Order: sequence, then C-alpha cells, then structure tokens
Amino acid sequence: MSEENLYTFENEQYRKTYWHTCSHVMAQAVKRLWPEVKLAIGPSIDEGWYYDMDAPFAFTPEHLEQIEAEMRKICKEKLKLERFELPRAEALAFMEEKGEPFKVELINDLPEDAAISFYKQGEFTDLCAGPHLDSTGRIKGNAMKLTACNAAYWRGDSSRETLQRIYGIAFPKKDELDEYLARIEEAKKRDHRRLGKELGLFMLRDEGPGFPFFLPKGMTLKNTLLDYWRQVHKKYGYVEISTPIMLNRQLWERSGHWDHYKDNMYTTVIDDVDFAIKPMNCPGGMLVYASEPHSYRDLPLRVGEIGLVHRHELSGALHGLFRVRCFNQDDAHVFMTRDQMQDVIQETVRLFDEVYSTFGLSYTIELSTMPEDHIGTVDEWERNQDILKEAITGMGKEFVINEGDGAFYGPKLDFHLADSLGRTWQCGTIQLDSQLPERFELEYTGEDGQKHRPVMIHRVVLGSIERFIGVITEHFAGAFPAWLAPVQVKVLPVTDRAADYAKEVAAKLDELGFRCEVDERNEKIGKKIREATLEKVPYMLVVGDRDMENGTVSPRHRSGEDLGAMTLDTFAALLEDEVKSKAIK
RNA sequence: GCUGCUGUGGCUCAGUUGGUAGAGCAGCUGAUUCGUAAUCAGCAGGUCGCCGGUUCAAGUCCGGCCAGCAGCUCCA
Repeated sequence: MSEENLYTFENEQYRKTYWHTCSHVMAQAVKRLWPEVKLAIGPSIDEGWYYDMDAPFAFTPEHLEQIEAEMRKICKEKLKLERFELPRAEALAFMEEKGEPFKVELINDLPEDAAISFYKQGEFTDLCAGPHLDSTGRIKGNAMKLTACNAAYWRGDSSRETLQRIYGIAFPKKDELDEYLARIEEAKKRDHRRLGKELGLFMLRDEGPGFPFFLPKGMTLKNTLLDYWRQVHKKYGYVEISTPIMLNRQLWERSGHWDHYKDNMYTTVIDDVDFAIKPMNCPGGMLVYASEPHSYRDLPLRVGEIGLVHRHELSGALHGLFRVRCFNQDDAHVFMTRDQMQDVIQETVRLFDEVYSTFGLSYTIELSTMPEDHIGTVDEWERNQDILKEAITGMGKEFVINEGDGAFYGPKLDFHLADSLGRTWQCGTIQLDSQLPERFELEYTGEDGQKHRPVMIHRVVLGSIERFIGVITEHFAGAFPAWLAPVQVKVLPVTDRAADYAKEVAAKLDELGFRCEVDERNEKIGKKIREATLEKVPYMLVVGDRDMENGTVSPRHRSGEDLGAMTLDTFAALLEDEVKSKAIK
C-alpha cells in the first residue's frame, strides 16, 4: 500500500484514529461549555465514535448543536495532540486533581506495570492509549455531526451509574456525511415495523406488549416460509414433532431451566402444581426421545419442531418482531453418537447455507464459549468447543469468539444476519449439548449391545420465525420474491367492462396455485397500478378491452417493467418458473 | 429494568403564550368507465394513551401509571 493510502478513510486504522480524535475534540468542547461534566470513556466504533459522560443535566439536541459549534472552533484552532506518560501515582493525582472520578477508576484498574499515557490538545488532556491525529486541524469541521445522545451504563454494568453517551460521525468531506445521513434515512424506510404496518403483515397492541399478532398477509408469508422449511428439512432427513407449551416444574428442574432461566419464564399453578410455559423446546424433545428405546442404527436422529416459546424479556428490550416475548423457534434436536458430532455439525451448516442463500442473506459466525452460569465440567466444555471449532474451520469458514456467551448447557455457533441499519441479529444457532442427555438419562443401544449415552445438538436456522420475517422484510424492503409474496398477482381491470374477465383470469391463476387478488374498484388504471406497486405485489395484470378481444393479459412487474400483452398460459408459465426457482427479483 | 424522548380519528401529521379539536390518505355515498404510479364532489369518523392534580377554563401546565421510540443491560 502506498504511503498516501494510509491517510484515507479506506484505511480502517486511519478512519478509527480520525474518529477517536473526534471523540477527544468532543470531550474538550463539552468541558469548555460545562466544566462540571465528568468524562468516562470515548472510543471509536464501527461507524463514528461516542463518549460517555456524567452530566448534572440531560443533553438535548440543542446542547448537541452547541457542542458541534464548539468542536468546529477547536478544529479551526489546529491544536497539536501531544502524547506523554506519567507514573501511576502521578497519573492518579493528575486525574484526581481534575476531578475525574471515572478516569481515576480506570487508572486504578490498569495493570501495575502498564505505561499510563495521556494525550494533550490545548487546555484539554485525556487519559488515552491512542493513537491520534497530530492536530485537531486535520478534522473537517463541517463534515461532522453528533447523531444521538442516549444512556449507557458505566462499564456496561447495569448495577452502576447511568451515563449519557453522545454519538458522533465524521468524514473527510461534507458530501460523504450527507451521503451517510441519507443512507440512514433510507434504511429507516425499510424498518420492518413500518413496513409490517404498511403491508398489513403483523401488529402489536398495548394489550399484549411483545406478543405479536399476525394479519392475513403476514400469516400467508409465515406459512409459506414454514412450507419451505419443512421441504428443506425433509430433504435433510428430519422428522417433525410438536410438544406441549406448558409442562410441570419438575421437568424444568430436571432440565436445569428452573435454576438457570426461571426469571425469564412465565409460570402458573394448576391443581396446586407449579407449571411453566416453555421458554425452549428441548425438555419436551427429551421426553419424546426417552419415550422409546433407540438403536445406534437410528442415529443421528433428527427431530424438528416449530415450537411456540414464551420468554419474559425486559420491557426495554422489546423491538418489533426482532425482540418479542413469544415466538416460534424452528427448533430441532439431533441425537447422535460422539463419533458423529463432526459430521452432524457440518451437515447442519450446509443446511444453513442452503437456507440463507435462498434468501440472498449473508452471515457471520460467532463461537460462544462457557458462561459463568453453566452446568457440566470445564473439561467437557472445552472438548465440545474444540469440536465446534474443528467442524467450522474444516469447512473453510471463519468465526469470531464470543467469550462466555454460550447457553448454560453448552457452547454454540451463532449465525448473525444483518438488518437494514447494519445491526446484526442472531438467527441461526447450533448448540452442542452433552448435559441434557445426561440429566434425562438418554440412551441408545450400541453395536456392542451395551447402553450408551448419546450427545445432541439444539439448532435453529431461522431462529425465531418472527425475527426472521422481520429480517427478510428489511432485507427485501418489503418487496418479497414472488415465491414468498403474500399476494403474487393483482389483476387490474381497466374499466368495469373487464371486471368479469379479470375475475376469470384470477380464478384460473388461483386454480394453478398462485396467490391472486382482483382490484375491482371503480378507479383509474393509474391509481390501481400505483397502489399495487406500493403494496409491492410482484405482478400486476392489466386487463382491458384489447385483452378481452385477444384473450391476453398485460403483465407489469412492480419494478415498473411492462412485459407487454401475452396469453395467460404464457404468464402463468413465467411465474411458475420464478416461484419454483425462488428467484429474487 | 435503566436514561432520555414521544403518545391527537384506521394511517400520516397540524394544533400559536391554557379558552372545550383541524388536514391529507383510507372508509361510505354519488358522479365518472378513463390502458400502465393518485378523477371529482359530498358524508361520516376523535371522552386528544389512562388516572389524578393545578385553574373560572387543559390536547396544551404538574404528578403517577401504561405503551412506543433511541440507546444501555439482556437475548432467538
């Protein structure tokens, strides 16, 4: 790479350095305006930076504008950033004197032998490891914006102080900032909560916060998705079961959920016995497995379940279909011998690949390791973590480690899909579990005639059907591929004269298995087209006098493309191809 | 759950320094029958999230609760 390129935004390191310096400029501006504000931490992030602070008042958008103005001044002042180090005692004294309790705490937590570095720009000095730009003059003042102010816990700990976090973004040129802001605006238009309402997919009501209602169109989408899911799983050798939504406390104690997950479970009492509504499907699946003897010849045994689970999530965590309190998991448990683990995991990843690519979705994989609250031995955990690692690297795939984020019963591979704003949502997961088979004393008879304990994976591809619908709604901006679209064809008669013909056309398409509607309203064709387009129906069939005379239909794609007059058979064949191939267009 | 903000007819929003509510779209009725992104007219629709307080008077001010939004924490 040439030297020049090191100083462009293409270079991630430079970009982050730039934003990190912005965060210092922001902190300096805040301290100039309100010296009483206490500073916590201010790193660069994937898009921009933030700084956490403790202020005796709440920052408003007006405050942010004031800060921005002061930041521009600081940029114009072209202050040099100078690094220096202090011995621990002096560093502490320095920050104590400045009245920065958070900085003092940070220094106290640094390792004994750590070099404690500071960056100074004009009158402002911050504890910081760096690196930084050499001057505040490098920052383009008019291509910088403070985007939000929100709450954040000091050190990410919900039992500690709530600080105010100010977010900012900056670019080398004003155009790029405008482009970035326009992209954010555009992404908001894809928000599944907005589209879900506009397209009549689902709704949420005060009467059931976090409990979504599916409307007719959303239900069609959901059912189509499940039809596809069943088809794929059949191909991969799965059988399907359904287990009860509510089971007694004893079962949840046995599975470990009562001890480890009770706060998230809805419970009730029936005939003086405690019951819990299932937050997960596994215990029911265990009972099904244990209900009959198994041979090694049956393994791996792949058992799927579209299971409705309920979890009491914190009210503040709810978010459209992305985070709800009741949802359907496309769950499955695969029971196997130890020797089969590698193969089963890889086969599962192949299934995931097939499903995600059908939707044109990309993903990143995280390996989540042993959490503090866990069951099973450290040894067992490490062994299982290694198996997951080997399986995934054996397929030439990359992953990042998510330390301590495993399920309480085992490590897992998490598949994260991105939404329209670049936030990622965990959808698929493969969880390796040798604990539950133990707790439920699952067995199979081996080749040797002896009883053995199987191991199992818990896995979901779509994750939550609800969340997945949210993700694809944003991914497709509501314009679902023809195979998924709740309404695939809308027949639009030009005048009342063509209404009967339109109904005939629709009836034929319906008979062929397509989802079809007729817009019989006494409106002009332009309006019908406009509204069908806004509804994102893949195909509109315009039918008028000419079509009646010639026995044709005139299809128009929602993209605006006019396909010209053709026979209904021709159109039906086209659509059938598109649906069968699950084409994305 | 925490911090901040928001809550007006089905939807999107307007309502000035407190004086008992408006628009567009959707809906209904009528006219219009018009070939590729909005035809015209009329009608109807709201205890301004809920509860309480201040006031002669509250959608507008204050308090509590509920829900939503942004983020944090948590998570599929």
